[in-house]
Amino acid sequence: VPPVNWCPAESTVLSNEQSSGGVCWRCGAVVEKRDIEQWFFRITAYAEQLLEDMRELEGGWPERVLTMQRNWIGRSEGAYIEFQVKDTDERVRVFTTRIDTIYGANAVVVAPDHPLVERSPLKEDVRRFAERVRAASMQAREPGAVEEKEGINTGLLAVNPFSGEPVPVWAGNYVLMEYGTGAVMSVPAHDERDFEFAQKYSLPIKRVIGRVSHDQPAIAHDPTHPDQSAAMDQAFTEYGVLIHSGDWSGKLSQDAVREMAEFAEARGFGERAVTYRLRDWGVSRQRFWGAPIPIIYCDKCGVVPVPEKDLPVVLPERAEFTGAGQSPLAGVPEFVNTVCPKCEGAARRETDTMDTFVDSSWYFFRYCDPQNDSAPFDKEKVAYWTPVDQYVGGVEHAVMHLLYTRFWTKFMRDIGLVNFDEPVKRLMTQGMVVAETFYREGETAGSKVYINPSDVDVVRDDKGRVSSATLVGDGQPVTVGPFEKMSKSANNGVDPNEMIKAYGADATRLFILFAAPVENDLRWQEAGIDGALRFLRRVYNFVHRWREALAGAPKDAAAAGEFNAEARALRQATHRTIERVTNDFEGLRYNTAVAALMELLNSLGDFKAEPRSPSPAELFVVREALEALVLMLAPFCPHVAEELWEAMGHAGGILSSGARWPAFDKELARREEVEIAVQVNGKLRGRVNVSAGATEDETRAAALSDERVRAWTEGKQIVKTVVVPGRLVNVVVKG
RNA sequence: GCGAAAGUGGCGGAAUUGGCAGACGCACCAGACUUAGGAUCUGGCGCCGCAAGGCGUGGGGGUUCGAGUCCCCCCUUUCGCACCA
Repeated sequence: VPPVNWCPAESTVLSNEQSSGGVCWRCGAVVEKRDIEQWFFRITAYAEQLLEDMRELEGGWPERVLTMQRNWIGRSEGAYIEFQVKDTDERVRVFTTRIDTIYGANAVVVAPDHPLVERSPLKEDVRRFAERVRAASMQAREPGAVEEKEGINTGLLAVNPFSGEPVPVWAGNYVLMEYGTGAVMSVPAHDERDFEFAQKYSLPIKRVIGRVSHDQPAIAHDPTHPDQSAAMDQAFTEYGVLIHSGDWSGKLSQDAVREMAEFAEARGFGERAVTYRLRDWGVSRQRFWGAPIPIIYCDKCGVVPVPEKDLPVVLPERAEFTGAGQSPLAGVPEFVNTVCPKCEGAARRETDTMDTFVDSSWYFFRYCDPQNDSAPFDKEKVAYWTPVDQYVGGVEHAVMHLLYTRFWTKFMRDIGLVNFDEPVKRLMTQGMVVAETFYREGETAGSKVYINPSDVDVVRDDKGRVSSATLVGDGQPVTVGPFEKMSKSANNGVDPNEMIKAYGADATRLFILFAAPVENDLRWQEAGIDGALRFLRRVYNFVHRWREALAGAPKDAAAAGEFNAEARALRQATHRTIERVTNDFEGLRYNTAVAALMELLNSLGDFKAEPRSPSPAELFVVREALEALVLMLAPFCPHVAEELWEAMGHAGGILSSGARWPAFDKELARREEVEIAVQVNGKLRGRVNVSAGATEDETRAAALSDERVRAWTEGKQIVKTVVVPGRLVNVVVKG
């Protein structure tokens, strides 16, 4: 059992994913290693599928998240190679992705806790070394810190199966027991770590890969070539051509990697293999809130799973919270003491609970059938609702929740609970609202106490940068920290109630959605809300200015009589806006949806008719526009929309009055006339209006007869004209 | 170091995916109405220029009638991973 991650601040074990970067995902404390026996889920059995199935997610998931998962799973293709250990019957197995470099191996380096160490003639020394390395690795280390390489010669010799050469076996602190086989072949000429190690201990460095030179294909066979013989000052890690490699010399790395592995396989001293960086998911937590791990320990029968009929194991109502870092359930005898399901003798329950991410891996399946008390859920119900079409969450879960739930779904598929591979078809990683942080001058990262922005007087220059910040009251200078997500711990949150009091919930929400695309972080700045509020006020005033007149508006277009050009233009704007907003909603582009609504209001504002003496046609188009506007506003600003909907003479609320999302008429959404940009040699020289249905020839003729364009083409030879119907004309002239 | 994404006005951001760069909004400027304006309305607002016009989407090159968008090189920023053999 490998050492597990331990958060000293929360006194619990964490998974690898939850201690990514060496810090606790919740509290940021630097994580230590501990030896504690824990329960794991074998997510590694799904490593290949998790990688494979990402193809289904391509396009629907942000590339960033897929990349993070790919890196996290860390597939690497290579080979296991066995080195015979001299004077023993042992073989030491190494994993390598660069078998093509094996003739350059100067040593086999094993992890300090590798079992082979027991065979070392110097095993006492090696043990002491291993103890030291272990103690160092258990310590909390600053994230990203790399320890200096250290090693000790075990006195054993291993035989390179390709060259027959004996090489020393070393134990090194940079070889990890948990990855691959816990042993590597050291090829300093072609691996940076091995190079560093060899330099420190003055081990021989032998170059066996040459740079491929297209001019000199024979370079490989010329050991006197400067590129090959020069003393190396760093490792050459690229693929190249094999040299000093016996019969393999002259081969290209990419071929040798495959062929040498096949050779080793045929000779029985190796095999091709794939390894993963992904480790099993440690799910035991020393917390109270979590699903108890359904395991019973019996002195006679050993470890016994709780039988299905007794599931779920329910948390006791009460537990002591000592803060001492024990599993709280261990202090609840009524919970701990039970009978063995096998022999019915006295037995004890597991007192750790499961990681919260176990629950979040499938909560949305349970949501489909939340009352079910005989099964996790009804398969039919889940089949109806899932997989999830659109999921919204933060990137911070890229290699936690979003990886676990994919694994969980595959497992549920394998036991027949669902019939698909992936739980989430489309993923949107939404941004966060971030704000500046403030703390007292002179405080350092570790000790600083954040000050709430409302307690700081900030003076900004005309570019919005903070030019001075002082504490309200005593005027003490305050240091401005970076933008961080609004949170309690950064103390940079904005009180929603204050916002609602000042601007109303509708305007606040409208502003947040309008200010940036959902996936962007939003730097909080209150100034922008004014715009949202102004917009809502204008809509409100517009509706109320027209409400009485609209009571007499014709019910349908046929009864409205003749539409003049102005009225037709407004209808066009209305239908075009419905089209845009509808599409934007589908694509979660709320910022442009709001912009489109603002544009529609601007069109209404430009509409010449006055509510004093409107024609039936004018009344019709204004009502059409206003109703569409209010209905489309409803998801953003429900309170205002409801109010206005009623003001326009609809009894009851929007939903109860049977209103629906407005439909657009493609015909009406189309412009009658379009403005065509006219370029001469790619430069904009004029604009002409043509009817929307104008042919290419008509458009070209209109463009060429434009006065300004003529000034630019006069006396020149027109080489060709490019016409993009409905958009532009480019006249290419010469001379 | 490796990997990914992104660089557009003073700011947040648009641009139907190769076709009028800067929609919409904030800020700013001018004017109107006002006892008043941190209200409202009208107009202006990329840069240089009196203008004509020129320049302009991080920098440099390329493809194209046409490039923010495609290709190559470079720079910068953000994020992720980091002894993974």
